[in-house]
Amino acid sequence: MKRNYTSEDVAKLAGVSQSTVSRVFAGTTQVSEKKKKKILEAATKLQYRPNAHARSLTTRKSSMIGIIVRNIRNPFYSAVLEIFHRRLSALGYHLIFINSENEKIQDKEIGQLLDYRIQAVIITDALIASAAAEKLKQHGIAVFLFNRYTKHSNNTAVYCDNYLAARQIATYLIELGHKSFAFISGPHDTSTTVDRLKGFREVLEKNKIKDFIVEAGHYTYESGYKLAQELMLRCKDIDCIFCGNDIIALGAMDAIRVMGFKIPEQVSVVGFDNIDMSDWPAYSLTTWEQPVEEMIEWVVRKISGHPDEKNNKGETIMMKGHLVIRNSVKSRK
Amino acid sequence: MKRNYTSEDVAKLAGVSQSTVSRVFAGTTQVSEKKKKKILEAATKLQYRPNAHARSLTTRKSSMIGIIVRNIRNPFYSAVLEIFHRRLSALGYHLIFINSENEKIQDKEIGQLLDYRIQAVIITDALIASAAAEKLKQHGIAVFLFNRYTKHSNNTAVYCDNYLAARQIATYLIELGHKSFAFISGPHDTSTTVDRLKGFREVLEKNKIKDFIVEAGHYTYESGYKLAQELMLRCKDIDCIFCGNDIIALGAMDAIRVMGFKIPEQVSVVGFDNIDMSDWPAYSLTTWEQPVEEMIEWVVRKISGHPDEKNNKGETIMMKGHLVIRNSVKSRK
DNA sequence: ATAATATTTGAATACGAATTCATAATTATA
DNA sequence: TATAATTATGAATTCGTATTCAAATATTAT
Repeated sequence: MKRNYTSEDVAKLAGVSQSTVSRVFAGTTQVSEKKKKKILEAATKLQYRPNAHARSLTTRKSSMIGIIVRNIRNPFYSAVLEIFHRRLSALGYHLIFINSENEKIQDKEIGQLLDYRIQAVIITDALIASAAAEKLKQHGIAVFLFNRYTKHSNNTAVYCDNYLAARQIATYLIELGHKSFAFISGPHDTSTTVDRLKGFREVLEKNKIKDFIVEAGHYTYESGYKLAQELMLRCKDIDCIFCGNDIIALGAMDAIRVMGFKIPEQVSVVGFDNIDMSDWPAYSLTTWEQPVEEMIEWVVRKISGHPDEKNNKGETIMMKGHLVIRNSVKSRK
Repeated sequence: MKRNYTSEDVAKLAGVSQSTVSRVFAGTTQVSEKKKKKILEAATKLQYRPNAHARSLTTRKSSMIGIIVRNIRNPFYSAVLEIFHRRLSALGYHLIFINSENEKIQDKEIGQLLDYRIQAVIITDALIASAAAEKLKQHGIAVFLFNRYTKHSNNTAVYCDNYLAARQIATYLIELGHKSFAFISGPHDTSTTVDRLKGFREVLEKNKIKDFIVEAGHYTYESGYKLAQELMLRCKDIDCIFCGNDIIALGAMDAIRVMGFKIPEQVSVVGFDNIDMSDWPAYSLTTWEQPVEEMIEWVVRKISGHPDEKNNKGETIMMKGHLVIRNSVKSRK
């Protein structure tokens, strides 16, 4: 392989010392214009690029950021990944991507992230959050929980106010005259599910509505499809379903339609996330939009502003979002 | 920050030399069982993990692999990324993710990939392929084009036989008695588009069919929607549309239905890729399935088998795939 | 038991850039 | 113009692991 040139080579060609070359590329100290120009010329000629490993070795940090995504096949997270990449790469960071489906791989990979002395890790996976966060923080890596939080620990987290959102959705459905409610959720042990359920249930109870069924599954299309199917078979009088997220909702809608029910005429469906597909005419799903851009913006600012873990004191930020009304809900009055 | 322990620390605690510790973790040379055990104990006690940068610095390579995805919001590529990650992380590699929307960022980021002396780059982006591949290869980084190839150069590439696929799709549509054809494609300057168009057109010509309209756009839902809309307005006698990929097809289907046409009764639609959504009952899209798992498998084997660029001689592999028949096409006989 | 061979081990060095510290060159001040 | 205060520069060292080379130890053959 064509050997890569080093700062030493550039120094020789430019007639300066290695230190000076380093200074030009690190941009830490002033270098006279004259030498700077010579150095840059020499560097261009040799196609020199600083070795990132050597740099990270001395500086004890890298410009890498880990991003752990629960399920990249969920369009919500594809979008999140896309935005994070756009923002962070513009700032010179590199994303190490980890899709976490299976806990075993996770653990190993988190260890490997440590090996790279990465600067921060963004975690969008509820199941992995606490344990991993602890381990990473022990090693001085800043951890950001995205779209989830952990109660007991002092993690830095940004998430949407799921409780409030669920309350507003419930209120909306009640106001439109719905009588028989169902909630098809994700795993029951995640903060998102818990909060959404809590908010929804509270409003129902306050309105003395007993007719409420909860089905927990996964945040996937298949899960939504299957649970909706079972639900509609068992309880034919259901007139509205709140789904844990959009991809569940799409699955539910398809199942319901396949069974011959009309949406929204017979059953109203509400999702959560406002992924691209919920706007497709085939679904036109009423859903809750998370302020994704702002949530990401907040994380990015934290990362770039406070590179080290010292400032990672466990700030938790909650954002609101809003209801996007489309055509999957119909007034029952 | 709690300083990270080094092999030196482990050596001291275990009463051996740093070299021996290194040998245990690098796994290059034999170390006596006795010392090995002591070292591992000491390492566990200190929570020692080898510094990946130091390692990469001496070995002159890293276990990082870049993956450049054209548009991660396209579910086809989410799936591809997911599979690549599953395979490669199991082999101890790390994925640096790059979403390429905008050419400027690309160039800069490719440069940065060089800084990490990454082992290989997987490129799924047609627009970036040639230039980037050249630059990367110059620096001794193995390049793998996925789902595309470049004519003139000797790049290693794996892709689906688009030409053959398009021929079979055309044949299938003709056999079912379709008379008026349209092709809604992606950008006209990508190998995928060119090959699919060529195959499709050839079969039509062979069958003396002149009634053929081509609309080029992007590989997005929006583009499919818009072009289908225009198409149906202009040529109301179209009875089948071949779409450049599934996400275009979904957009096209929605547009067509919104305009009041029935699929497949009035218009047949065929996609390409067989993404998850094409199986959703709302679409039930007949499409061409690329042998994604095998394509990825091939790349992974190349990467893990031949770590350096010497063996990157520009092998191009074409795989077949097959038609998945669903309900978006109807016989016109 | 001894010689011959094979296996482990440690000391020293390399990898490539950043940084400290001391010196040289420049600029500002009197 | 001489001196003080800055600024730019280079030599030497450091980061943490891998590896070479030579010495030490263990193993096998005789």
